[in-house]
Amino acid sequence: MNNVQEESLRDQKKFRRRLQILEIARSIIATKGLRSLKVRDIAEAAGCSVGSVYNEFGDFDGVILTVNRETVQALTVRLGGVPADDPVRQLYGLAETYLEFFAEHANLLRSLFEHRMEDDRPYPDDILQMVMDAFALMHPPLVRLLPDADDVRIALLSRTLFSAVHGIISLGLEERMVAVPPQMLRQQVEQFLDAHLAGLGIVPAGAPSS
Amino acid sequence: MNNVQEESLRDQKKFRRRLQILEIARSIIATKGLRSLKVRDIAEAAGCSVGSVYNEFGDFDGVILTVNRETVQALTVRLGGVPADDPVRQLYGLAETYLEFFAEHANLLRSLFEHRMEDDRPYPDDILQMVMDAFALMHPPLVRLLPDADDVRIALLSRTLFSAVHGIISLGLEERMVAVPPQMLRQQVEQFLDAHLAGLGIVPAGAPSS
DNA sequence: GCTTGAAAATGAACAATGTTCAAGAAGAAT
DNA sequence: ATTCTTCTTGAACATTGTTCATTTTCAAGC
Repeated sequence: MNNVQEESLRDQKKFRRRLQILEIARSIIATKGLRSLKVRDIAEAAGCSVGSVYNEFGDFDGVILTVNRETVQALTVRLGGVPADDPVRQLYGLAETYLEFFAEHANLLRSLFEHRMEDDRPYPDDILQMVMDAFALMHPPLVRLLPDADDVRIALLSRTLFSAVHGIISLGLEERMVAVPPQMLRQQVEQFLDAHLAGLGIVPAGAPSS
Repeated sequence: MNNVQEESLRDQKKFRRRLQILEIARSIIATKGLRSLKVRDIAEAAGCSVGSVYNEFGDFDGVILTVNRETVQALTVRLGGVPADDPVRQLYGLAETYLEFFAEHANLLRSLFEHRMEDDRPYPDDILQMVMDAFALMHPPLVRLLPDADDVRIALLSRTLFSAVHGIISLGLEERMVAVPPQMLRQQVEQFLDAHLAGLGIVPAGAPSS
C-alpha cells in the first residue's frame, strides 16, 4: 500500500534497469527501425540476460508497447506546449509541431502506428486512448472557431484533420514513397491547412482575407 | 531471344507454380496479415518445398514485394475505371474508390505501405513509381479545375490530396486506433473533399453554390 | 550475524522461422 | 540413349523469440 518511502535497494536496481532497457530499446528503434530491435541486443547493451528483459516486460511486445506509450506521451507534451492564444495560429502550430516531432522521431512514430501484435491480440486500450487524447488537443481551438458546431461535428472534424495531416506527414517523410524535402513538407502542410480552413469558412486572424 | 512461341513444359509448370505461390501468399496476407505469412505455410499450401519458393522469388521479401506490386496494379486499374466526365465528380470518385478498395483489401494495402525491408535495403523503385503513377490519376481533373496552376503546383496538390485521403482512410480503418464505421468513413471523406475543394475555390458542378 | 524465504537473475535449452546448399530428379538438347 | 542444364528437394544451419530449472540476491526475522 505505502509505495513511496520504502524504496528497497532491490526495487531501485529493478527500476534503474527498467529505464535502461527502455532507453536502449528506444535508441535502437529510433536509429535502426523496429525491425532491427532484438532481445539479445537489448540484453547485451543493458548488461543483463534475456530472461531479465522478459521478467520485466513479459514479452517482446511489452518492450515495444512501453516505448510506444512513452512516444505518445512525449508527443502529447510537445503538442500541449503549443500556444493557445489564437485558435487559428494554434491549429497551424499543432500541425507544425507534429511535423517537427515526426521528423525528429520518424522511426518511433512508425513503431507506434505500424506495429502489429502477434496473432491478433488486441492493441492495449490505454495507448489507443492516449492517441485520441493527443488529437483531442484540436478540440478547443476548433470550438472557438466554429462555435455553432456540435460536439460530434467537432470530434469528427478533429479526427479528420489529424488523420489528414498525419497522412501528409507520414507519407511525406517516407523516403521510399515520395521523399519530400522537409522544408517543402512544411510548406505543404501549411498550404493544406490554408485551403482546408478556408473551405470551412475560417480566415486567418493575422492576415487580410485577400 | 524468341520468348513467346516456345513455352516449354518446364516453363509452364514453373509459371503455374509461381502464380499459385503468389495467390496463397496474397490470401494469407489478406486474411491474417503480413505478420502471419510464413515460408513453410506457403510451401505446404502450394505442395512444394521451401527451396522452390526461394528459387522463384530469391528471398522472402521477394514474395511480399511481388504481392505488393500486384496490389498497386490492381489499385491503379480500379482507380483508372473512375469516370472522367466531370472533374469534380472524378475526384470524389477517386477518393471513394480508394476507400472501397482499401476497405476490401486492408491488409494488402498495409503490406504495401508498412512493410520494411530487412536491414536497410532500398525499396524497389518500380513499386515506388507505380504508387506515384496511381496518384498521378488526379492530375487530369485537377488541371481541368485549376487551368492557371503550373505543373509543379498540380503535382504538389495531388500528392497532398492523396496523402490526406490516405491518412483519413488508413487511420479510419485501423480498428485499434479509431474504428470509424465504414459508412461514416465514407461521409468523412466526402466532407473532407467538400471543405478542401471549396478552400481551393472549386465548386461542385452539379450543386448550386449556396 | 545467521537463517530463511521470497524475489529476481541467469543462461542453457527450446521453438519458430528465414536461408542455404549438396544431392537428386526432371526435362531439354543432341 | 546420352548428356547437359535446370529445377526441386529437404535436411541442416542461422537467427531470434520464449521458457524454466537453477542459482544468486536481497530483505526479514531471530
